[in-house]
Amino acid sequence: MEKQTVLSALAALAQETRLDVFRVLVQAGPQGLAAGAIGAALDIPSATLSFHLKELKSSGLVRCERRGRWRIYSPDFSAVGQLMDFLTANCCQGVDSCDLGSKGDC
Amino acid sequence: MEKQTVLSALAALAQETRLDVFRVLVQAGPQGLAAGAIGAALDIPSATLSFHLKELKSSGLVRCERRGRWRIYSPDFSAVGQLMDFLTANCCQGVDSCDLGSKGDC
DNA sequence: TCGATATCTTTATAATATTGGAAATATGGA
DNA sequence: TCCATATTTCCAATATTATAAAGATATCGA
Repeated sequence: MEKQTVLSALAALAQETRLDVFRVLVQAGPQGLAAGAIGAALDIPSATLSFHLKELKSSGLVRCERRGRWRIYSPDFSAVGQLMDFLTANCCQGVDSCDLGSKGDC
Repeated sequence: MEKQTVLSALAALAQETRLDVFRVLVQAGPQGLAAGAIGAALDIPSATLSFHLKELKSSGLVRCERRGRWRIYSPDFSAVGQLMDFLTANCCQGVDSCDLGSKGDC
């Protein structure tokens, strides 16, 4: 994962409304949710929601598929994993005895 | 992990200079680095670095220990793990057959 | 096929927040 | 005291946010 991609994903999630939106999508699972359903769940004006969905989409954390008059958004779970991998890459100068807390190894 | 803590950690990492600083610390490992060493590694003015270290510290991603005239910064690896756990919590409405990409389960 | 309605996005703008870095300030050690 | 190390204060430049208003696009019924 590129550094700019990582920065973009982190920036996308580092905002309360977007973090809420992403978590609603995570809970909904791969089947996704229409924009309106997200807005209803979180009580967000449609223009505001659309702005944030665009950010999540362009960061690669969320996909969008058009279905009839709905746009269905769903999370890209693998992006979250890649994010973590980037953050802990090359840790501890390669020494394998270092303590990474809950991660266990490096 | 509280939502505000998560937001704070994400915001701390969603900035190129701070992401660079954090990664340098991750690579250095638990023994940590003095502010000056970080600044030298990344060629950052001291005032700028100090500002960003303060952000990383207050987000809980980085610890600081005073040793003589130096301040030694080190990463909190477990915080990264907790971040991930938060992002994928309660995914897919508890259905265990959902595909979480590289994470494997939910 | 035409307009009414539903769903969602784009544009524009004002309010707010973040960033980098010079200068001044603290703190520890010789 | 004087130097080395690091932080704090300040400010202008830049970026982000929320939302109203207007603009797309899709469906449906007459």
